[in-house]
Formats: sequence, structure tokens, C-alpha cells
Amino acid sequence: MFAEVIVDIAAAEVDRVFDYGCGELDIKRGVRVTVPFGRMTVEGFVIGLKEHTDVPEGKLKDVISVLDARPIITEEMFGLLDYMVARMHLLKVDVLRLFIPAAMRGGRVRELTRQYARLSEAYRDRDPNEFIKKTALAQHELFEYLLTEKPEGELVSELTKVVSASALRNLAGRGIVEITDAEQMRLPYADVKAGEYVPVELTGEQKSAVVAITAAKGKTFVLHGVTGSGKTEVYMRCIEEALAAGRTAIMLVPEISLTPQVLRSFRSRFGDKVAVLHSALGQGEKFDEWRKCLSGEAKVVLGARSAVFAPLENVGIIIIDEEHDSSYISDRTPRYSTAEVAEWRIKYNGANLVLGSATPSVETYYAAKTGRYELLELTGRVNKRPLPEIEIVNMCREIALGNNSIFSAPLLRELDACLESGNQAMLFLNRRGYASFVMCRACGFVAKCERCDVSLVYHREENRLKCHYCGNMYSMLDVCPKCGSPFIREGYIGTEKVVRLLEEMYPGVGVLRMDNDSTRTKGAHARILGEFGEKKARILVGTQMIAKGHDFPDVTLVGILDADMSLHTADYRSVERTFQLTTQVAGRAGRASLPGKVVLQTYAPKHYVYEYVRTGDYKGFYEKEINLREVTKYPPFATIMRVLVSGSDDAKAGGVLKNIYERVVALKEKYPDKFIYLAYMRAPLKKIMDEYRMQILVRLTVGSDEIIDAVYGIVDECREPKVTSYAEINPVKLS
DNA sequence: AGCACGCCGACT
DNA sequence: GTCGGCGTGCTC
Repeated sequence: MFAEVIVDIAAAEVDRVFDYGCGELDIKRGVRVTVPFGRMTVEGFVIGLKEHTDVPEGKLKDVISVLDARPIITEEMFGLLDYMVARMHLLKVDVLRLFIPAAMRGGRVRELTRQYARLSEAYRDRDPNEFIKKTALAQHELFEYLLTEKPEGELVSELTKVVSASALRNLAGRGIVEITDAEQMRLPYADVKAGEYVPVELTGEQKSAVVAITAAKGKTFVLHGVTGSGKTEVYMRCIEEALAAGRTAIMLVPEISLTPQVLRSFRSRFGDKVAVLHSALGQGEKFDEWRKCLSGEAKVVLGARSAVFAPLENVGIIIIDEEHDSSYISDRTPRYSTAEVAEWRIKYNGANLVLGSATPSVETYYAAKTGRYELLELTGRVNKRPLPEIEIVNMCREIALGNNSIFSAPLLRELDACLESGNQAMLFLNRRGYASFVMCRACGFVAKCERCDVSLVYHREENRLKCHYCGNMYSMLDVCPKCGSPFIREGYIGTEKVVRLLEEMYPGVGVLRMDNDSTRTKGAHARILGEFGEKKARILVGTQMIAKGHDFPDVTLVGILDADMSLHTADYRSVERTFQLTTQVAGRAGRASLPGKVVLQTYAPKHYVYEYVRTGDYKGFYEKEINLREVTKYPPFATIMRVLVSGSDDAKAGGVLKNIYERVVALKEKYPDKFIYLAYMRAPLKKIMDEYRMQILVRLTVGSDEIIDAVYGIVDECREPKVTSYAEINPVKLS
């Protein structure tokens, strides 16, 4: 027998099948093996077995060892592998790595075994006085404890906390107590206890959504409903139905910090059938949760993006909550879209996919409107609470009135009122740090990163300048390095400065900050949210992190300090992103019995997006946006392809770019009707980490798969050493 | 990705 | 004379 092996080395040159002899080893498709490779020994994935090989005798080597007792890649995942390699142009090894916990590679994680103690059968029903001396009180106590309290046995480490360790050693040595090794599963979120499950009555809309989803097979649904419309209840009923039919379920959330609150209700419904999978778990925890899926012990998986690869058999439903969220698209290699993977899996299993959102992405909603997906709407709010009132504040007018601070008069008025009445406020600003840049007033010099083409951000806590791309730190300037002037001006205000300003204005109310900087350490996320929830602070300042699904019943005011930030990014999704982000942030106001108020500050109050945000009119926004996309020929009416070329040698990278470009031009001449747009240019971020970046932008008519494949091929053929290049479809960000 | 082979510049 | 730079090529 010969094994077809993909070696665990992430390089295009070796991302192909290598044949190995099996020797006497029992090798199955889907296990990992170690193999000799060149002069080294590497791990590899067995993706097939065969009776015959074309590899000449002299070259062929044998598998050294088998790493898994049973296959860890299921037949379904092999199908998905082929699909992802073909459709997303990924390396096989990169896809295979997605399928297993990272720590399994290189044997960095293994089963946890613990010692258990229990009374031996032979002694269980006997009088302990027959074999334990009257004076050995600790031994009597231990015997009694195991007999009455722990008839099934107990962990040795737990047991020695309550009884004498030497007594245990004595009884174990005489065979009265048996000590056995047993595997112990590591359980993440052990402190998240199941709440009481109180069944609730579904509304008519919820009921028909559940019925439609449950009755379907291989279908994708868009569940559109505002915050509080009861989407979660629909998800849970659908999962219940899937389980009742003997199938399994995957539920994805956009943000890891949202898992505890969802897990609580999942555990109360589905008990220990739930597994959690996301990148923030410990290596051992992740390994154990993943194995629970593979073994069939877990039936429901809750997790972030990567959980879409959970090795469950017979998946009946996949749910992607907050479907529009950008975290569902992987932004580094291997680049994949979670929804695309989920769609493949539900087609394979004859299952269903639910894409839920209050603000579905324009492309998703279009697919629902045109019949490719099925649209389900939840129009009512379950608790009948009105949406918060949204006030649009014209910041240009504030400046004209002499107020050039970041807080408008209406916002301060509302903030005063909110704090006065004992409630809480959330302020949103999508810019971290203290000041976005520092600039010399005399000559206009702006401090920039040496390795990247971006200005440095001032962080006051560290009194340093930070590059947000490479993380490099620089000391703060006293004088301008160019002209020596001591007059340095600070640029746009960031979260750090907002906190300081608020602390000065409202001493003693408590201001918390939640952004990438303040949540770097493990558990910081939960700590900040916990403190705010306990009202230890009355104001929470944060970046988009605070926008996602955290409910605080006493928040009556939400301030959006600079709504335009996402509006000014130069890509076709900027308006859509602004609508989604501001709507989502606004939804944090007035969750419980208290009415909410939102103050949205903008320098473009006339922009149509804010009127739709104010009235909560998703459909109006969608109609406007979809017309724009159709006229301007952007997705879903076109496919965007971007080829990014980068390298430390500007000229060399430029040469590669030119080569690719010329061949794409030739392709365009051959298929002119497929191309809407083609151009090359430097990337908006010209340099990151000393690597010069340039790109080719292509827009193709829908259904140009063969052109996409051809461009992928061109990129591969134009590879040169020291220059990296890749192509991506409908990129999320174009920086 | 590694690791060796192989052909041109400054040193014990 | 040799040590060592990293360009090129191969791995079943």
C-alpha cells in the first residue's frame, strides 16, 4: 500500500501529494503521519491510499509513524478541502490546518489524564474494622467518605484536599482503594452555569420562521430583524428541532467576548451537548472541545468564525448571527468567507443555513430579494419597546457657534441629564490612542513610522508614539525633528483623550475605556464589561468593540462622537458599513424599561445614510444602496478582484506587478465583455513593515469564474523570490 | 519551509 | 589560499 501525503509545510512548492510506502503500518485516509522529507522529518496528512505508485523505487520512502488512532479529517471535510482549494485558491495544507486545533501539530497538546480513587469492590461491603486499625482514624474517615460521599470514585487531587494523603497511600498500597488513570476533559467556561430554562411563547412571526427553516433542506435563509425582535429564540428552536431529528448544529457569533452570554442559555437548553470553539480557548481546552465534536459527544457547537470547520457529523443547521460582521471574512491567509464554507456544508448535509442580522449586508439581502436565499422578517419587537430616539447633530454648526471640542452642546446636555438621573452612557469613537497624529505647527512635519507609510498615534498612558500597523514605538517629540520648533499640535482625538476629558468634566462618575489597547491582556474584556455592568463606572468609552451585542439595562444614552469615520474610507462598502455600525451602536441605548436616546455627531448631517439610521429604515437604505451599486457596477452586480504585490525591493515588486498586469490586459483583450474595470496603482498603504505594496484592481461581470481562475493562474506563474503576491475576491478592506 | 550545492569577495 | 555570502533547486 502507498499513502498519499500532504506534508505540513506551508509553501506552494511542496503543496502537492507525495507518495510513501506504508510498510507494516495500519494507515487510514484522514490520519496524520510523520514522514522523511528531504533531510528532515515532518508531519503530514494522509489524503488517500492506493495500490500502485508511479514514483521510482529509488525515490520512494516509507511512512515513519502514524499519529492518530482514527481519522481526524472526515469524508465531508475532504470534500470541503477540494472545494476551498479550487474556489478560494488556497494551499491544501493551509486548509487542512484550519480543520484541526493548531496545537495538535507538533504534538504540542495531548489528552489530560488524572488519577481517580475508588473503593475496591472486594472491600466495599465489608466492615472496615476488619482491615483498618481502630487507631487509624484518617483511614476510617477516608473509607467512610468514599463509601458514602463518592461511591463512583473521586479525583485523587480533590480527595487529598479533604482527607489525609498518607491514609490514601496506605489504603491504596493494600488494595482497599483502587487508583486508576482516567482521561479528564478540560472544560472551558466552567463558571458559566446553565440558567433556568423557561420556555417562552413564540410570536407568530417567530413560529413561521422556525417552521420554514425546519421544513427546508439545503437552503439558506436570511433572518432579518431589529435588536430585540427575538432572533436568538428562533435560532434556539431551530437547533432544538435539528437535535430532535438526530442531527447536529453550529452557531456562530461575531465576537469571542459574546460567547459567555450565549453559552449560558445554550447550556440551559442543551446541557453538556454544547462545545465551544474559538481561538481564545486554551490549547488543551480547544483540543478537548474539538475531540468532543469528532467523537459525537457534542451535538451543538458555539463559536467564532473558525467553528464553521467543527468536525461534527450530520450537521442539520448552521446559524451565522450578525451575518454582516466583517469578522466572518478571514483577512489573512488562508482567506475564506465563513458563509461560503457554511453554504458548502449545508449543501453537502442537506441542512439549512440561517444568516441573521438587523442590518444584513447588501449582497446578502439582494440574494434574498432575488430568490437565491429565502427572506424571513421579524418586524415586531418582542418586548414592544420603541426604538431609541436618534438626534443628528451637525458638528460644522457647533464649530460655527464657537464649540470646537469633540462634544457637541446637545451631547453634553444629554450626558448631564443622563448622569443626573443615575443612568449610564456609552460613547463610541472608532479611533484608539490619544491623538491620531502629531504635527509641527511651524513647518507642517507629521511624525511617521519608519517602516510603514502611516502617521504615528500618540498614546498618553505610555507617553509614546505608536504605529498601529507594525506596533513600533517611538518616543514623543519635544521639538520638531525637522525645523526644531517646540510647537507641536495634536491631531484627531482618540478614545484615550476622550476618557481624560470626561474625567475632568465629570469627576467621580467613573469612566471606563474599552478598545484594543485596554483589552490586550486575557480577561480584560470580561473585567471591563463586568465593572460597567455593576455600575462601578457610569460612562463607557470604546471603539467598535462596544457595539456588539452587550446588554446593559441602565444605559439610556449613546453618543456617537464621529459617525463619519467609516464613511470616508475609499471603498464601495463605506456607506453600508456606516449604516451597520451606527445602527448597531444606537441599538445599545434603552434596552430595558428606560427609554433610550442616541446623539449622533457628524460633519455631513445631510448625507442620506443618517436619515435612514435616524428612522431605522433598513429597507429604504437598502433600496438606495442597491440602486447605486447597480448603476456604478459594484457587488452584487460585479465581482471585484484585487491582486496585491509587495516586497522590500520596490523595483523588483514593481516588475512582478507589471508582468501580471500585462498578462491580465491580454486576458481583457480576449474577453472584453467580462471586464468592467482594470487598473494598477500603488496600494493606499504604500509601505508596511518596510515592504512596498502595489495592486491591480479588476472588476468583472458576475459569473466570470473562468477569468478569476485565469488571474489566479497568472499570479502563480509570475511568482519571483522575495516578492509576495496574492489575489483576493471582493476584499473587505482595500488598504 | 529547510537544506545542500555552487560560484564570487574579504580575512585568519 | 579558505570562510562565507545568498541565488537555485529539490524534497516521494
